[in-house]
Amino acid sequence: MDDVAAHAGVSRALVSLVMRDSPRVSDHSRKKVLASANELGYRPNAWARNLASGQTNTIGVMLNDLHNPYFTELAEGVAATAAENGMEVLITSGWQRESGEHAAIDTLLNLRTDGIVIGAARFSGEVFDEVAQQLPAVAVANFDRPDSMDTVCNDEAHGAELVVEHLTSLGHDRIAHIDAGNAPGAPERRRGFMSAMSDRGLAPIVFEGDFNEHAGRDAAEQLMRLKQPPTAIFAANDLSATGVLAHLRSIGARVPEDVAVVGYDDTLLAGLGALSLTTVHQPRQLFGQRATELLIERIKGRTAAKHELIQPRLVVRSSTGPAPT
Amino acid sequence: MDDVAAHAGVSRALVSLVMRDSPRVSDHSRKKVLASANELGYRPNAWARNLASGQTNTIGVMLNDLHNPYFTELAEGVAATAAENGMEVLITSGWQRESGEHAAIDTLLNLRTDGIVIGAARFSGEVFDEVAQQLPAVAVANFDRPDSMDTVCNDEAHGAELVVEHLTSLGHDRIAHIDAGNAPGAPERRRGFMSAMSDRGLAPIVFEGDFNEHAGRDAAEQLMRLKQPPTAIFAANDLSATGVLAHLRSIGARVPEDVAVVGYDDTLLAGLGALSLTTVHQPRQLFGQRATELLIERIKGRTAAKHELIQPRLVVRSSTGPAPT
DNA sequence: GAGAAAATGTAGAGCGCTCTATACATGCGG
DNA sequence: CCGCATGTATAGAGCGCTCTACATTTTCTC
Repeated sequence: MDDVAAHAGVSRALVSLVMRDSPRVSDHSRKKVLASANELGYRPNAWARNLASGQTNTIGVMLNDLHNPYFTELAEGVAATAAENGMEVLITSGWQRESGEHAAIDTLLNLRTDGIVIGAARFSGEVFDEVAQQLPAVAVANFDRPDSMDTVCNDEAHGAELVVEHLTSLGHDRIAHIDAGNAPGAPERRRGFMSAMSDRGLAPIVFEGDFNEHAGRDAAEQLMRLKQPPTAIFAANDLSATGVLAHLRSIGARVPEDVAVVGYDDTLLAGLGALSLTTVHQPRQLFGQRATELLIERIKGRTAAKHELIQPRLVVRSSTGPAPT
Repeated sequence: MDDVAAHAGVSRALVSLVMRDSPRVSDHSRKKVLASANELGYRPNAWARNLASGQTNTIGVMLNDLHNPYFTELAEGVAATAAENGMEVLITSGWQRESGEHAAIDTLLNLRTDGIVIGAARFSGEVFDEVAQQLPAVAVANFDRPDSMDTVCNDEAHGAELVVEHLTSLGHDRIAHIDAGNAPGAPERRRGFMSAMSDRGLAPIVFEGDFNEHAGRDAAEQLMRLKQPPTAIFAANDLSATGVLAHLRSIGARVPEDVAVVGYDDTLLAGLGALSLTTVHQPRQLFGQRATELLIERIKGRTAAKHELIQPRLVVRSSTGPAPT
């Protein structure tokens, strides 16, 4: 910066103003400085800048798992909203391990970004409290609902209810749900399913499963061996639904004529022509957007925690149809 | 840091040594300092640390598209190797837009990370040169092969040859390739296909397509309308192959009895039981690992550029079988 | 037990910026 | 021509660390 100042024949402070786009600089000087900076290949040092200014103009995003489109779309929403507000985004990932998550959060805390968005972390409420104490933070899709920070959640239970509503309106009454144990979001989906079923006077059939294809296939196999197999299967997510489809196909059952199948998440899979899965869409980018907006409110000074619940929407494709008579 | 030093009754320099895990500190002092730091909730400021030390111990990763598993697995490889070497990783993304890529690279350059891994960027060779001039950098899966920086590439042509080899060994001789124009990697796959075919005295049938499902479906439709439809279709990637499968299914053609189908990339899709696609596997994590290793060599002082070509491998599943007689 | 070597601790000068306070022009009304 | 507001530029004190050089203490060797 000193070199640029010398080259342009001005003070270092002026160069600083130009680099920060201050309006307090005359056009003449601005051009001169910019030309010198360009000629010398000068680029401000972010570390020094943030150290001196005490703020980073950056939002940190910690994602549990970069392979999961849920998180990457979330990050995309954050990036878009951050860009609108002139902020930058830095991403770290825990790579599905809890120790990795701790390291990723530590990196962000040491960086003292202006705020942190946490994507479905595995760690306990205490860690959330600790993070919230140090920096403004928002947790997305975390159902422990730490009170210490803002949260943005999907209304999983409502999504499950939409599925039941759709299937019953098609005449189905033997509807089975393959769940995913205590994986994030799964308990809420299960509860939503069970209460929606009992509300309609139907017996909820629930089978244990997981968020993967294999679990879907196994559960489907057991379900179809029942004396009275279900006419509709609501899988834990799209991936598990593809397992269901694979099994049904292998035993020659037609979808949706013999059995209707519903997934959850509306991932790329569900949209494929070869699968064409009815599923529940979550506005994942919107999660990122709202999270960032909440974060910016916090950065600007809000102190009371806010908790937001976002409504999912049913996407009907060709894996569901009228119940067999 | 001053507070911690005062609280522990030592100098600031000693606290610094402890925070950096220096061996030059007695056990006694170390414990005392750590206890004070913990009690006061002290956490070193990364900006100040990196500014003072002139190094960041961090590798920056710029990914064109976080939604593409190719890039996230690449990043995972980088993260694992970086962790082994005690370095941290910060990710930025261009969100599929060229302007986004520039911003993402700028963020990293301003951060002056110790090195940068660039995941399949869209921008021109000049930009690479500029980046390489400022920081040690490695480009992955970029086929313009900037000479100014190290590169790690997949041997796309060889992958295509593996496919042709596999299909001809099954007796196929009317093999069609659906390409993806000039999208990254596509020209090499096309060339590999064409030369492998002519090497075997077979006429290469190439149809224009893209890296998506729709293109696969369209091309398959045209191919199956030919007077002599191909007995095997080699799609541009897995996604485009699912389009082919969807079309074949819709016209009642059996896979693999009537038509064999091959994808490329070995994504999650290919492994699904409902699709079970023969495809070409790329060791994406290995790309990240090699890239990081090259980067660390550079950081340690190597100056000559290295270019590495990584060999793919065929994964045979049930979408291919003997040619119809 | 003296002297050297090793182990441990400290002072203080930066790292490359930002930001407050202040200086210096210029234009204006009276 | 003075005083005042407005528009620009600058000086210089940090920001929170690291790192070199040096001071002090302990341990070792003969």
